[in-house]
Amino acid sequence: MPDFLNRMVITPELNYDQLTIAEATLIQQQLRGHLNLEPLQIEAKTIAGADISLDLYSETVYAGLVVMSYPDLQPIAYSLVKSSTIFPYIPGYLAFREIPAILKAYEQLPVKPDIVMFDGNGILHARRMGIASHFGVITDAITMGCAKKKLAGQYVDPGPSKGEYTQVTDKGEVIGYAVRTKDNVKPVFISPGHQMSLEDSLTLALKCTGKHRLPEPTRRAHEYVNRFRIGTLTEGYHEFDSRTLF
DNA sequence: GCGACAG
DNA sequence: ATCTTGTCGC
Repeated sequence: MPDFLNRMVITPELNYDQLTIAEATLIQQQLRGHLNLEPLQIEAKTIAGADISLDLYSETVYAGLVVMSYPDLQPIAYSLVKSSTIFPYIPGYLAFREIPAILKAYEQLPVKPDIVMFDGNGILHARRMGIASHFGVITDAITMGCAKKKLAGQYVDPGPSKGEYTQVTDKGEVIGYAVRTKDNVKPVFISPGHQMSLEDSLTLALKCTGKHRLPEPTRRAHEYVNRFRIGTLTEGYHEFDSRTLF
């Protein structure tokens, strides 16, 4: 935990479930002051996708991360944790609903991934504090966001071919990109979360995209937490046998 | 007040 | 987010 957390309203013991929207907004404004959008300082060798799955109207959440090699994008390990939340889904406050569970799955990883890609936004957010940025700031992890729908800002539709993209702007600043990750398919919204630049997030998103609309980390994470929810996968930390990598 | 609105 | 069948297109 970054030491600054103990010097402000946010403490490691803070329970998100009991926060009011006003308090959550204040926390986002404070965390924003600790954002670092400088260019990536490392050469990534692993990248993980983070996501949650849940039954409709249920407070039980199935969270998890899938760690993949980079740039090979082969699954190396995954961490799954069953948790709960009562914080409702409110556009702009997704972090308060999903982070507690994802944090447990993250802490269960014996070795942290170089980068974590979230199913949601980084700075592509009204207060520049989407779930990816929020998680990055409180854990010091390098993060980025990949959302399937636009949350904030303005943009013009990018060209129809894979690889084309346009900027998403808000109040005069670029906060992310609308990226066509597959021919003639709706774009995804990419933005840096923490400890990487806008350009880094765009480059990484494209390098992580294969034949599907969603980048591999996010796509796999979504698949795994869903299998966990329906019972095909079990809770805990799991590593793939090195033999299966060849 | 009106429209927008990640998962 | 999740519930769902067929169907259009590459």
